[in-house]
Amino acid sequence: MSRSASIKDVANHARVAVGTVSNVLNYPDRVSQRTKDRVLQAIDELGFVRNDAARQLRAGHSRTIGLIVLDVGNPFFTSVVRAAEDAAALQGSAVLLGDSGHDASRESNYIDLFQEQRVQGLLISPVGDVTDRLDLLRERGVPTVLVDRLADESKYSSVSVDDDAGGYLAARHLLDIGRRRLAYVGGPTSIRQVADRLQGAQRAVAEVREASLEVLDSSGQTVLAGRDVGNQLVRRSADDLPDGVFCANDLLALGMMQSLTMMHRLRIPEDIALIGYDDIDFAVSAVVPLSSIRQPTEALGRTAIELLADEVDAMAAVSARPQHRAVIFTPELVVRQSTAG
Amino acid sequence: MSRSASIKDVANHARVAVGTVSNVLNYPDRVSQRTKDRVLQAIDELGFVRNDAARQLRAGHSRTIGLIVLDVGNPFFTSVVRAAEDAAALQGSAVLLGDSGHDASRESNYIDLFQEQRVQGLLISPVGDVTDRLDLLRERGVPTVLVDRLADESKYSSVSVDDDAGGYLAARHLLDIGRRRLAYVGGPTSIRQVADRLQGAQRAVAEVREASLEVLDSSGQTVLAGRDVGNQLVRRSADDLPDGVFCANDLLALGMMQSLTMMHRLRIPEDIALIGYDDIDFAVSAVVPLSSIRQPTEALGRTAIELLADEVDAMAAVSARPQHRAVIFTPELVVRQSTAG
DNA sequence: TCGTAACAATGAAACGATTCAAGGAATCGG
DNA sequence: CCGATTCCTTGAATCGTTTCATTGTTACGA
Repeated sequence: MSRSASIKDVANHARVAVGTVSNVLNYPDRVSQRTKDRVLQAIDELGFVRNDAARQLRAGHSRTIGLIVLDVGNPFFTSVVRAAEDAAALQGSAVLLGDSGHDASRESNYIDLFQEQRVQGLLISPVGDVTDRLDLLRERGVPTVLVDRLADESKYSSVSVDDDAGGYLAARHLLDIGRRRLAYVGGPTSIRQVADRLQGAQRAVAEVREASLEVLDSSGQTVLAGRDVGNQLVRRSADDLPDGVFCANDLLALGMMQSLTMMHRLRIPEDIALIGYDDIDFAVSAVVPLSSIRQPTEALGRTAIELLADEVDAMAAVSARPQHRAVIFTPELVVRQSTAG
Repeated sequence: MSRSASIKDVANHARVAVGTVSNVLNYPDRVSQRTKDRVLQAIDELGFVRNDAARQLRAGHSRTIGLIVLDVGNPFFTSVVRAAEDAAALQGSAVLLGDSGHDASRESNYIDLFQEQRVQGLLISPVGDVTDRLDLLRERGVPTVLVDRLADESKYSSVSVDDDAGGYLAARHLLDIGRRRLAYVGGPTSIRQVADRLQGAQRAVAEVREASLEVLDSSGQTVLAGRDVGNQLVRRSADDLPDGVFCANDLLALGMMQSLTMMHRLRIPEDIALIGYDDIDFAVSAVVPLSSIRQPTEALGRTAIELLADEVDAMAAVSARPQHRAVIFTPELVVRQSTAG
């Protein structure tokens, strides 16, 4: 186990100055072919690998970007993370990933850690109220982009998805295939996403005469909660039933599908058309493939990185006041058998 | 946007030497209460945050551990990652996460990156043949622990789960509840996991007279593949059917469950008892809650970190030859309604 | 042949934290 | 009151890289 080689060792071995080795690494054009070859050979022979800590120390900042998400287990975030990593790699940065798990203290720990690492910038889906900390970070030259949360453009850049539009899209689709007695199934409306999607659905329903929207409260956003609501529906008399149901997420929709089809009293989509939200992997392989609303997670992750890069540039340019942008994406309708015909 | 404060700034502000500030940070006991207070106040007033790059540079190594997994989207790995992060945090290290996505070149990029970062050690679920690179890393003082792969103990430490035992557990359970005509559903046996689980199942069946095991090949490991196999089963005559089915993973089992229950010809568990593997979140909320084999992902992640810590210590102690250990975990049976009675 | 570019290579200084030998101050026993 | 001991504090040296002013070399036109 030998101490790993430094740039100095390489310089000695190749019989050049350390500055030359550095130039080979960073500005190959400044070095003659002959010297470059010698240096590269020395690097190879010694198995030299740059020490990033030293590089950072000199540069004053790292080539990494901090990303804090609410839950890496959630496919929505996994997909955002992947896109962000790819986009960052393209511009030569790496992503440090932190999972706050909806816990404000873990979130805070990650912010500390990232600050010690002198990350170039921070992408975050905040749990707690972190605006004070983010303001401080910005003062220190570390810009932030909020992810999956709409921000006041005068303060931060952000990327988010328009849940109201998504709700509209889902309800509009049910109306388009001829359904008029709609129902919205969603957990507590205190959750912003749930409320926004409902609002969009109401907007769509208001556009069509003789269409109605019933709101069914669910105890949560899980398969089991969906099954509960479904079991209540099944007990109703036929003329009291909705003919189109929009669930606030796919888990709810899948639970509901289970209770409706299990009893074999109601057929999907003939008796009740069903649409969910999120387009999780299981949607396509449900008993009846589930229509859903897909969120552009790749674009979300990619754009977050791009906005951050803009902010980094803006901070570097002493002149300009940083200009923030709030990018709002529009979700997309995915039609499958559960709303066919 | 002010340059962030250094330890020197803090020292000036508190009217002490830089060494003293460092001591406050690292060896608080060496410093008198009075001085400590002054320094802490200065730190607070200036909003000083340690520059980790400088610390690393001096220390020669970082306080981070590299972790490369095959797919962060896979719940198995997400869970391992979370456990590893928690365990690392306990010992004061942070985890850098890389997702190779089963791609050898991405894997290689992450190894490069982690090497530049001078990680303390590396946890990896390898895609390609990386033994050469790992050997090189070890020579440089960076130990590796293989994750979810059994390693030759003379070369590496590793943590893995005994798939043979898991297969045995599943089949044994079906036999215990009185089933005798078993079937194993699994994709190509070229996948080690699939083959090992089958082998374990065969071992259990061999222990019981008049018990038989039929192997049904599936086209993959997905819900759809499971449904296909299920549809073939449904067409069989009653006396030609298995009464207990073990699927190589939960997705297959869920697909099979769909096709069996959809037709309403066969009841689970009365006609066919069904058990999967992995215990994914959806298992518990299936139409008929699915029995499964759970892998101790938390223990896997935690132990990987512990083994790595051992290796790090061993490398630091110049004397001893590092001792590798291959820890093999035993999976656990989770009984639910799909194999009740 | 000389002067001037253009191009290459050099090596000291700087980044910010930690370490450690050395010095200073306070305390205690005799 | 002295010497020994303990306890604090100091600040220069160090880690490995990048930067940049300086020096050295070559080539070219006049």
